Amino acid sequence: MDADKVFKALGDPTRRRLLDLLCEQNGQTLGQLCEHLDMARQSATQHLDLLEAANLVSTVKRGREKLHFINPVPLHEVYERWVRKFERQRLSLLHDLKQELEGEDQ
Amino acid sequence: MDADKVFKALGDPTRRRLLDLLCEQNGQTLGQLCEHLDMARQSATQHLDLLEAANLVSTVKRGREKLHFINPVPLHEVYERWVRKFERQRLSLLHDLKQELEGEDQ
DNA sequence: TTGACATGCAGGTATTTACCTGCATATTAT
DNA sequence: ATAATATGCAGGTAAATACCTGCATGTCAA
Repeated sequence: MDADKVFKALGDPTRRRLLDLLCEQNGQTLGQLCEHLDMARQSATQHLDLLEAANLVSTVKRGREKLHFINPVPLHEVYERWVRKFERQRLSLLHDLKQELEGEDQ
Repeated sequence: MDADKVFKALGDPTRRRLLDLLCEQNGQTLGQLCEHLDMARQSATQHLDLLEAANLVSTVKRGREKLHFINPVPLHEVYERWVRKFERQRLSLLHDLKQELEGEDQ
């Protein structure tokens, strides 16, 4: 997994919206997805290309249509390898800050 | 929580590195953090400002120093409100894709 | 007090990014 | 066959971004 591509892909609201749309209904065509976006089809394609490069979306051609499927695996890996590290230390990290705010010599 | 700010903040490798550094040792000064980065101090400050705007980092001034504390809460909220939605549907989403790849009429 | 140190502030620039338009190609339906 | 449809491809532009340099301010220590 290329963590940088995944995070960069998630860093744009349009791309998160696309993932949301695919979560509601998986396997949508480019045209279907565009109906919900206020931008040119070609712009949406560029966003979808980035999602595909990050392996967050996989596509299948069916005739003249292109179907888009969300792939939740990279999200899971991001969580497992990156977010959980902070989760584990959550309470202690907050404790550090609280101590500092209260003054360490109390 | 401003999800967009959080995702944008996480979308840069330098800022993820800063969070990593704070996870290793919380409460570091700007100078300490800069020792691990290959860029001007002022550039690091800009990254830290974005992390602070996203509420991923809180700061406390101590004399002429500025201490930085990681705040794991937004990460947790991002996970809870956003990533878990996909987690929950993980298996079924993969199933959709598998079906499509195998041909739906089989 | 004065010099060293830690950080803040104000631009400036080159790259990346998020859009767009115009046209080409491939598939389906009449 | 031909028209309509779905998507691909190739630039072009304006804004955002990630850097930088130079200088100012505030704090500590000798």
